[in-house]
This record gives sequence, structure tokens and C-alpha cells, in this order.
Amino acid sequence: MGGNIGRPRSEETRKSILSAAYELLLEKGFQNVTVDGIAEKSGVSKATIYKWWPNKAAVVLDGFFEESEEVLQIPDTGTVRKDLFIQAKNLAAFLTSPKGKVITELIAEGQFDQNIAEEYRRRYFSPRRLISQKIFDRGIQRGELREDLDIGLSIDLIFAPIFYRLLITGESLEIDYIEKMIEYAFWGLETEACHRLPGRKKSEQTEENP
Amino acid sequence: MGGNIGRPRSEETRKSILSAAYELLLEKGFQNVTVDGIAEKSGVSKATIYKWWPNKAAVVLDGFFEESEEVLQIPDTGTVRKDLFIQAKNLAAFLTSPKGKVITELIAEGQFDQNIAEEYRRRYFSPRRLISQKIFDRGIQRGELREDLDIGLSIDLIFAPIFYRLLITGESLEIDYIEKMIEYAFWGLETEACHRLPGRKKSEQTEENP
Amino acid sequence: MGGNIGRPRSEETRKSILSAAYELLLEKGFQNVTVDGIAEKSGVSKATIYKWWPNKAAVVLDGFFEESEEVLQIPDTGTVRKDLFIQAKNLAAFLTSPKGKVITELIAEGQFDQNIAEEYRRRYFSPRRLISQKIFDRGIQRGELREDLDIGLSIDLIFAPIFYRLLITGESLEIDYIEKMIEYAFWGLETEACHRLPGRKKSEQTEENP
Amino acid sequence: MGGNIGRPRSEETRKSILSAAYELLLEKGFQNVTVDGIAEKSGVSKATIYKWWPNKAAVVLDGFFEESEEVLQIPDTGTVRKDLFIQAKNLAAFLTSPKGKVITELIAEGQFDQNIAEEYRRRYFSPRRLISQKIFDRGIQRGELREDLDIGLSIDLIFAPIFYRLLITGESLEIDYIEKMIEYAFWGLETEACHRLPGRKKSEQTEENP
DNA sequence: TCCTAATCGAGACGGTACGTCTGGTCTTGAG
DNA sequence: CTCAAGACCAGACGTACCGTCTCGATTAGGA
Repeated sequence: MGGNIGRPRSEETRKSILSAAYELLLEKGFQNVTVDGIAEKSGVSKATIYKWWPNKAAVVLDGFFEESEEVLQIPDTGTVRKDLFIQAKNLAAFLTSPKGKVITELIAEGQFDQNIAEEYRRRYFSPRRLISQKIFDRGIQRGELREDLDIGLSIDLIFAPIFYRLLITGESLEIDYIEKMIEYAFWGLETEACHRLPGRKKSEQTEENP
Repeated sequence: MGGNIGRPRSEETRKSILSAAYELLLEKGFQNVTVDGIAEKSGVSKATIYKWWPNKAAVVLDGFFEESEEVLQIPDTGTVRKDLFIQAKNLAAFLTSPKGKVITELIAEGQFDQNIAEEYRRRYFSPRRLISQKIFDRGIQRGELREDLDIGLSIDLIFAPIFYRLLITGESLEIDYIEKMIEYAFWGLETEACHRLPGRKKSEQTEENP
Repeated sequence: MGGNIGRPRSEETRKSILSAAYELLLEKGFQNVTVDGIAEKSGVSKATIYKWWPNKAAVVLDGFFEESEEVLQIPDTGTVRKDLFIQAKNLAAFLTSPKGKVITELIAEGQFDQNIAEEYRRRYFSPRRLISQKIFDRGIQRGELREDLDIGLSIDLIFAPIFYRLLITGESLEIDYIEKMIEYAFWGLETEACHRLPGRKKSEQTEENP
Repeated sequence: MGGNIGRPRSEETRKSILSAAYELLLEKGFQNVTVDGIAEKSGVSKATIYKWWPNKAAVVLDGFFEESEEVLQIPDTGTVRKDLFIQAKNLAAFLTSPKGKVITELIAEGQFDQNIAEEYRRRYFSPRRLISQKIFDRGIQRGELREDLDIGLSIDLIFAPIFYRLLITGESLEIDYIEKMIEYAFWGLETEACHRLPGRKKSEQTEENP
């Protein structure tokens, strides 16, 4: 079953391909990585690369995730806000590092190649969102957050601005920004006064946006 | 001096290049547009294209913005929330249209080419942020929002999730999502109870996040 | 010593390789036969093929000669001319058949690989020249041909035109051509004067070659 | 008509490609010539080569004939035999030279690619056969040869053995062989009886070909 | 009967050339 | 001076085939 006859695939070869791909990725950026380059650097035949990966993007992506995989830890400070702040801070730190540059490039490539997009969602974003999910779950249990909170949306609200700055406005991701952003997300944009109104009900809002 | 002798640049040629670029962009997507293709479609020489634009990206970008330029209107419903909702809704509608696909591709290319990034910031995002800015300004004047509100951050908070879904998670941008997202942004994520506390002060928060 | 212990070579395997090679050769032509193809068709490992033959050409060649070996018969009509005509006619018939196409391809490959050339000389041409030699020997004994005849050259003279047409001019090898060619070779090209020997008539020749 | 607009094809580029191809051909042999090699040696882009020639064989062939084209002279000694001897001798000398090696390789390739075969027939063999034709024509006019001589066949008879040795038996092409072969072709293989016409003596022949 | 030395099937692997593609530059002659 | 036409360079792409290699399974004869 699975066919373990024949010369087994060389783990060493696989690794040298991936790490060569990864190093070239860091060094030159996604678009300047070459399959020939990977082949040469890893001392592996191009044919072997194309045997296991359908195209350049696939190898490079695989190389990146294989090499940059890390054990994710769930922060646990006692409050959702602090936990999220830690997570957001770490994310921002990572994204502004050389490795982070790669993430933006992969997201970019993902706009042209659906397979790439699926891959980074599966290998990068999904696990990280799971952690955030747990943080929010805990917050709800503790009563910090309301029970019917849309967690997916909340995660978007916290992390989207980071990527927005990174990908679109190009502005820097300083710690102050992260801090304030979380504050805004948690407290809302409206004047504090308006929250202390006794007569505010959910029904009103829906009327406002027909 | 400056040399206005010789055959003058043909405006007709310029336009046919840009509209050819634009049509090919919509039809094939950024990466599948070729300069030869633009030249052929517009009946123009490749050399002429490269005479006026430094590279493929520049023409395509120019073509896109030239053709898709629209008069931006500032919504004015009376409340910031409604105005932003309208703006966000319009944005989402645009981004999920065929033209919107182009925007994501340009953002993608912007990750590899700083010039592209600057161009779409200047021609696309800046004017739109200006409008949001005005909406927020009005809200502050009206007292809907607190005076010291960080408007830039607030704009990020509202619009980032839209791009986040588009570029990263790939999830759909339904109107319900937009609505709820704005609600969350305005009211914050925390339980309503916590906002009604009299003893809450800003100073506390800063301590929390060292 | 000699080491006849261990698993003996499988005769069945050998045959299936050769016949697969042969069939592929007929089907696709020399240059389009691949070792992988032979391996697959014969259900044999590529390594096994390379164990017993040094390269593709060797297998294919071997396959061809193994399969297409035939018992050669020496024609004996009583005159050298008729015998040679029969031999030449058979050769031409063979060379213009699908199998014959293979011969030309092997000769072609022989221009690049000395081993191939030696092989087809040894296995194809030598035995056939031997037969011609015998025909000529008989003719000399019978007094049809002069004693000091250079038999090698004579064989060349008779058979070369057939290959010349096949390999170079690409013209067809009709029976009339063979007939006339032998006539010319036997009588020479010079004016009929020399051939006007008593008793010799053109009519005779045509009778001779039915 | 014919469109002489646009950048004209560079004659220099064309020549450098062909001469690079030719030199590599002489140096390495047909099968070891590489298109990349030609590109590099000629300082020309591979794309340019493939723009004008459909494949490697075509360039190399063209290079060979372009470079090795020579003004063909019709020998005129007064007798067909001597003229043909000169022609055959020259041919043999050429074929056994390094350039001649190329001819055999091209003939070889011609067995796999009809286009190649047509090309060398058109550019190499046809002009040479025309000359032989003229030699034979003169001979007929002079009465050396009979009027109804099949000239095509006669040409085959004279030149085929040379190629036969070259391509098939691999034997050397010494001048004695050429001489004797022509003698046989002219006088025929049969017993001297037929040649014992008044005035004809063996001694004469040998004198003729010093 | 077990051991040993070979063959064999499966298939991974390095090497190397192929022919294709596209971005961007350059060279004509016409306008 | 602009422009159409189109030749040209650079260099990556993905494919194909050759011949080598590494496994494990198989199959004899010899101990």
C-alpha cells in the first residue's frame, strides 16, 4: 500500500531543494528566484525539482513554509486585549522582518495563482487564526466579551489593519500603532458618551443602514 | 529650448495605447498582458510605448487609472456611520467587480515594484482617504466622535478588513459583513457593560501594554 | 571463478527486451524509440536493460538483428548475372519495406557511432557480401568473368547504387532500375561497339531477367 | 511589396550565426552542436536563431552549405572517362576530408528528417549531378558513349560506390579504387572476350590515368 | 534447509539540450 | 522629432531523454 518499492525519495535532496529555495527567496525576492538557481544552489537536477513540484511557485512556497515553520504559542496574560496585543505585536515584528517581506510577496503571488493563495491560507493564516480564536473564546467565557461576538469578524478587525499598512499604504508598523489600534477596536470609535446612553438598542442600528 | 520642433506627440496614439492596455487588463489580468499585445491591439509600435512609459507596469497602470477614473462623491447622510457605510459598501462592490480584480492585481504588483505602489496610492487610495477624512472631520464637528480621534487609524480600521478579506482570506464581501464590521468598529468589541463603567480611564490602558 | 552462482540471467527477460525494442523500432523509428519505452513495453526495469547493453543503440540494434535474422540462400540460376539480379532484387524489396527503413536509420546512426557501424557490417553486410562473393567465384570458375576480377569492387558496383538511391537521392527502387543497372555494370558504359560481339543481342538480356 | 519597412534583418548577424554553426560543426560533429553553443559563439540570442530557422538541423545545414559553397568547375580533358575520374577523385578527396565527414553526418540526419534530405539534395547533389550530366552529354556527342545511355543511372554507377564505402563499408577511398571502379564501370564486369575488340588494349587504359 | 550471490522491478536522480516566451532595446525609413 | 515595423538580446521557463543509482524482492546453487 502506497508502494514502497523502488528507490525511495531522497529526504536529503528534498531538504536541500527547499532550503536552497528559501535562501534564494530571502536573498533575491520571489520574482528573482529561478528554478535553475535553486537547482544549482542545491546541487540537484532541475528535472528532480519539476518531478515533485509543478512549478517554481510551488517549490518556493514549500521552501518558505518548511523552513520558517515555528511552534506557535498561545499567549495567556489573563485578558483578551493583552493576549491579542502580544499576538499582533509579534505578527507585526515578523512581517517587518526580512522574512515578513516574503509573506507580502507570497500574498501578492496569491492574487495571480489560486494554489498559492490556498497554500498560505492553509499553512500560515489558518493556524494563526485558530490561536486568535482560542483567545477570543477564553474572553467570552471570562465575560470580557459578549457572548454573541462574531469572532471571525473580530479577528479581521484586529489583524486587517496590520496587513493593510503593509500591503497598501506602506506605512510603518510601530508598536504605538498596534496598541492604539487595539484600543480603538476594543472600545470603538464613537464618543464614550454615546455608549453610556441607556436608550441605545440594537434595533436602531439596523434601521440606519437600509 | 526644450525642443518643440519635430513631429509632435500624437494624442490619439497615447489614448489608443492606454485603452488597449486597459481592455487587455480586464480581459486577461495583469500578468497575462504583454507589451506586444498592447502594441498590436492599439496598432502602435512597441518602441512608441517604451518611449513614453518606462515599462509594462507603468502603461498598464496608467491605462487603468485613465480609463477607470470616476468623480468621487462625498456621501452626506448626516451621520458618520451611515456615510462610511455607504463608502465601504461602494468600495466592496467595486472591488468584487471585474475592475476590482485589477486593483488586487495592482496591489500585488506593488509588492515587487515600489513605483507601482506609489502610483496606486497616489491615484487611487489618497483621494478616497481624503473623502473618508472629511466624513470623519464632520463627525467630530458634530460631536459624534471624540475630538482627539486618530482619523488615519480609524480609516484603517474601517477599510482594512475589506482588503484583508479580498487579498488574504479570499472570503466573500457581503453587505452583511460590511454592516456588522462597521458596527463593531464603532462600538468596539468589549461587552457593553464595560463601557458604562465610570472608573475607566485612559491611563489604565497604557499600563496594560508595556 | 566465472561465478555462476546467484540468480541466473533470465532468457525470457532478454527476449522480451529485444522484441519490445524491435517493435518500437518498426513503429516509431530509431530516434523515437526511448529506453523508457522499451522498459515499459517489455515490463522490464531500465536498469536491467543497461545491465546488459551499454546504451540505447546497442539494444535496438540487437533487437533488430535478433528478430529480423533470416536464413540467407544463395541463388543459383546458372549465371552470375541472374544470380546477382535475384540478390539485388531481394535486397531492394527488403530495403523499401518497413524493415528496410530501419536499415537506413541504422546506417545513419552508424555515422555517429562506430560501434553501430561495426555491428551492422558484421551482422548484416558481411554475410550478404559473402554470398555475393560465392556467386562471383562461381562465375569466374565458369568463365563468365575474367579471372583477375576484383570481386569486392564488383560487389560495390552492383549494390552501391541501390543504397545510393535509398540514402541519398531518395529515388524509388523499381525493378526496371535494378535490371538496367546490372546490365550497365556488366556491359559497361562505353559505346556499343565493344558489345557488338557475335551472338550477343539485346533481346537476350530481357529474356534472362524474367 | 515584400514589406521593406521595419528594421532590416542584420546580414552580419545572419553570417555570424552561420559561421559559428559551421565551425562548431567541424569541431564537434553534428550531434554535438548545440543551439546554445551557436548562440554563444556567434554572440547572438537564441531567440534570433529560432526566428529564422525552425530547428537546430536547419541552421547547421545552412551554415554548412553557406560556408562550404564553392564554384564548381566542369573538368574538360577530352574524354568522359578522364573527366569523370577527375570528378570522382575530387569528390573522394573532399569526402575523406574533415568537411566530408560532415556530409556523411548530414546524409545520416537526412534519414530522420526529410527536410534535411531535400536540402542537401538541392544544395549539394543536384549541382554536382548537373556537371556529371554535362560530361556525359559531351561524351555522347563525341560518340564515346552510346546515344541512348541512361545518364542518371550512369551517374549513380560511378558515384554510388564512393558513398557506399564511405557510409556503409567504411573502407578507405584510395585513388586506385576510384580508378579501377571507373574502369569497371566503363568496360563492364564480364569476360574480356567482349572487350577484345580490335584496337582496344589494356595497356591503353592504364596510360590514360596516370 | 539456510546462506549467498547474483538478477530483476520500480523508480529517483543528475545532466543536458530542446524549443518557447516575454520584457525591453535598437534600427530602419516614412511622415 | 515622432512613429510603425520589426529585428534583436537576455534569460527563464517547463519538457524530454539518457544513463546511473538505490532500494527491496526474487531465485538459483552451495554449505
